[in-house]
Amino acid sequence: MESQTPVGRKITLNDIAAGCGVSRATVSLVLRGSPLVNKVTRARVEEELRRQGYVYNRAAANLRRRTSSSVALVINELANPFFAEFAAGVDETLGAAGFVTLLGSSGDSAEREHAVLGSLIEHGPGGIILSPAEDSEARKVLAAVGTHTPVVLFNRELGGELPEYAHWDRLMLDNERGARQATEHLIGQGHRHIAFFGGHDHASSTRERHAGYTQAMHAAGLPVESHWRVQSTPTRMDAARAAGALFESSGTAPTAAVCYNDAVALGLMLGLHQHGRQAGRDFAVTGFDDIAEAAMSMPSLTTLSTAPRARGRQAADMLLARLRDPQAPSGTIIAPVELVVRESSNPLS
Amino acid sequence: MESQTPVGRKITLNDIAAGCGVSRATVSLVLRGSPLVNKVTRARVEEELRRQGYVYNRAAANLRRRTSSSVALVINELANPFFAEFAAGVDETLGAAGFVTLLGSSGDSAEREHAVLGSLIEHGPGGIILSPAEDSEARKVLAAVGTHTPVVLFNRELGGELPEYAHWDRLMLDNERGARQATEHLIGQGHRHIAFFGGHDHASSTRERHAGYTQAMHAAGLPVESHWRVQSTPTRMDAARAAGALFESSGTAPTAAVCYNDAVALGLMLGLHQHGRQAGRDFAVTGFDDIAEAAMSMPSLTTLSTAPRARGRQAADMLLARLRDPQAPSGTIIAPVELVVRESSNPLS
DNA sequence: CTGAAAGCGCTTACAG
DNA sequence: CTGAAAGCGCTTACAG
Repeated sequence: MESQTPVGRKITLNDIAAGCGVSRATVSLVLRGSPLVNKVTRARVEEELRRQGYVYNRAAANLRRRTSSSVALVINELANPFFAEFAAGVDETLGAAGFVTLLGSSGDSAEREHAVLGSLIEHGPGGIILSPAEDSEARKVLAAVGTHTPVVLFNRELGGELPEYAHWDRLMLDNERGARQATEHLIGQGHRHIAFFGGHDHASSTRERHAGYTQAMHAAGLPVESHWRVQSTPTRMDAARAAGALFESSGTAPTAAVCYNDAVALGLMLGLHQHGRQAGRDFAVTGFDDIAEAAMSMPSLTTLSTAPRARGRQAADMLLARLRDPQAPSGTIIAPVELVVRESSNPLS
Repeated sequence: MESQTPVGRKITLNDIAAGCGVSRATVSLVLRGSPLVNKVTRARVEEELRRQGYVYNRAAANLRRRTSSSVALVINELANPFFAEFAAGVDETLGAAGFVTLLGSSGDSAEREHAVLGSLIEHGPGGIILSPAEDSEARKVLAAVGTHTPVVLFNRELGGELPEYAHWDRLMLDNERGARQATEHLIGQGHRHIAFFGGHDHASSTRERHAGYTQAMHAAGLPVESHWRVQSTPTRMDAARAAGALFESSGTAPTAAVCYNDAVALGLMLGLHQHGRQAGRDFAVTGFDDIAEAAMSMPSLTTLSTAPRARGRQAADMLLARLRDPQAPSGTIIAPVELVVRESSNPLS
C-alpha cells in the first residue's frame, strides 16, 4: 500500500526550470506575474507548474525578499465567543490581504502570553494583534516582541508605561460611555441600589467601565455602597460562584447589577437562580459585548453591542495600514458601543 | 520622535559572531544547545545574544533543515464555541510541542475552505488539522493540500472517495451512539413523537446522528413521520428560523426533538418560545456537544458531552504522532460521548 | 526577453 | 573545540 504513495521531494523551481528548459529566474518571473516574460514561454512554464503540482514556498521567498506574509494574533480567552468572533474577523481580513494568521492563546495569563509572544516572534510575523491578558505589562510585552514589529492593542491597555519609541496602535471600546448608558438605563427602570459586578480592577477595561457606572450613579445623586463592587475573573463560571457576595453584607442589597461583560452577566444570572432570585423579574442585569447568546438567553440580556467580528476586521485593517506606512503616527480608535435593551433589565414586578 | 526609535536591521547570527569574535557556526551550535561548544565560549556567545537582543529566525532555520514548525488548523465555524474550544485545545498542545498554529476559517463553505487551504499550504505547515465544511469533498481537499502534508480530519468525513494512497488520520465523535442514547432517554421520559432537528443530511456527522436516532425509534417500535425531520444550517439563528416547520404539517406534532447539536438546540428553544411552547415544560429537547452555555441556558440543556478542548488536544497529539512516524498506518479514533441529563428533557408536566 | 550570479539567515558535515 | 564552505528555495539586479 505504501508503494502506491506518490512520494519524493517537494517540487521546486529547479524542477520546473529543468522540466521546460528555462532558467529558475524565468520561472520565478512567471510566478510573480512579471510582464517581462514572453507569452509563449509563460504558457509553457505555467503548464509545467501544473503538470508537476508545484507549490510555492512562501517562506523561502519571504527570506529572500525580507518580507513577511503572516500576522500573529494573540487572544486572552479564545473560548469566550466575543474573542472567537473577533479572531474570525481578524482572520477574514488578513486572509483577504494575503496574510496568514499565527494564532496564540494566553488563557488570560501574562506569563503564558509572554511565552506565546516569544515563540510567535521567531516565526517573523509582519505585525502582532494583541488582546492582552488581564495582568499583562507593557515592559514585558515590549521585551518579548522587540521594537521591529508593529503591534495593535485590542480591548485593554497594558499595565505600566510603554516607552515613547514604541508607538503602537490601539483599538479600544468606549467602555466608560457604555457602562454609563447601562447604568442610566437601570436608573430609568426605577432602580436605586445598583451594583457593579465582575472583572478585576487592575484591568483598564474594568476600571473604565466601573468609572462610567460611578459617573452615572453620582449624576443621579445615588449613593454607592462598597459591597456593591464584586470582582471576579471575567468568565461565566467564576461569576456564578461570586454572585452570593452581592447579598452577604449587612448593608442594603442591590436590586440590579451592571456587569463587566456578557459572560459575567450570564454567570450572575445563574448565580441569582441559586440564591432564589430571577433575573428580569426580581433583579435586573446588564452585560457588555452582545455575544450571540445574549439575545438567546432566558431572559434575554440587555447589553452593549460591540460587534466583535467587525472589531476584528478593523484591528486587521489598522495593522495592514501600519504595514503599508510604518512611519505614520500611531493612532487610537475608540469604537462606539450601543445599548441593546432586552428582558433582563425589565422593571421590577 | 521618530529619531528616538531604535531602528535598524534585525540582528542576525553574523552580528553576534562578529560581536564576540567567533564564527557563525559556533553561534548556531550555541543556539541549538550543542555540547560541542566550550563552556567559556558558550557563555560569551550567550551574553552577546542577550546584549544585542537577538531573535531566532525560525523560517531560515526551517528552510535549511527542511523542517517545519507550524501546523495549519482549518475550522469550519470558529464562532461556534464547540470549535473555538477545540481550537484552543489544539493550540495548547501544539504550542507545548514547539509548533505554531496557522489559523484558517472556512465559514462552512467548501469554496472558502479550498482557498484557505491553498494559501496555508504555501507556508509549509508540517501538517493540517481540518474540520471540514459541510459540503467539503475529498478530491478537492486533496488537490489543495497535495500528498506531502499529513492531514488529521476532525468531526466529519469528506464527501466522495479519498484515494488509497492518502492515508489520513481521523478523529470522529461517536455520533450514532450519542444520538441513540439521547433518543432512548427521551423515550424513557415518556415521549412517543420525537423529531430529529437540524443539520444537513449531506454531512456525515448529521447522517450518523440521524441513524442513531432512527435505530432507537425502531428498537422501541415507534414510527417516524417524515415531517419530523427538519434540516437547517447548524447555527442557532437558522435553527430558530426553522423551528416552525415541526408544527406546520397536518400530521402528528412531535413533543420532543433530538437536535443535531447544541447550537441548533438552543436555537430551537428560542423558536419554540416564538411558537408559544417552552422547552423543558411542554416540549423536550436534547443537544450534542455540551458547550459551556448548555449548562447555563434556561432550561439547562440535556446533551452529549464531547469535551471539545480535550478533542483539540487529542487531534494535535494525533498529528504530532504522525509527524514522528510518517509511515505508521493511518488510524481513526472514535471519541466516546456521554449523555448529560439536565432540565430541557424533563418529562411533560 | 532570458540566464548567471549573488544572497536572504540559517545548519551541518568536514577539516583542522 | 572551532571555522570555512556549501546549500535550503527563492528573488533580483545585471549582462547579454
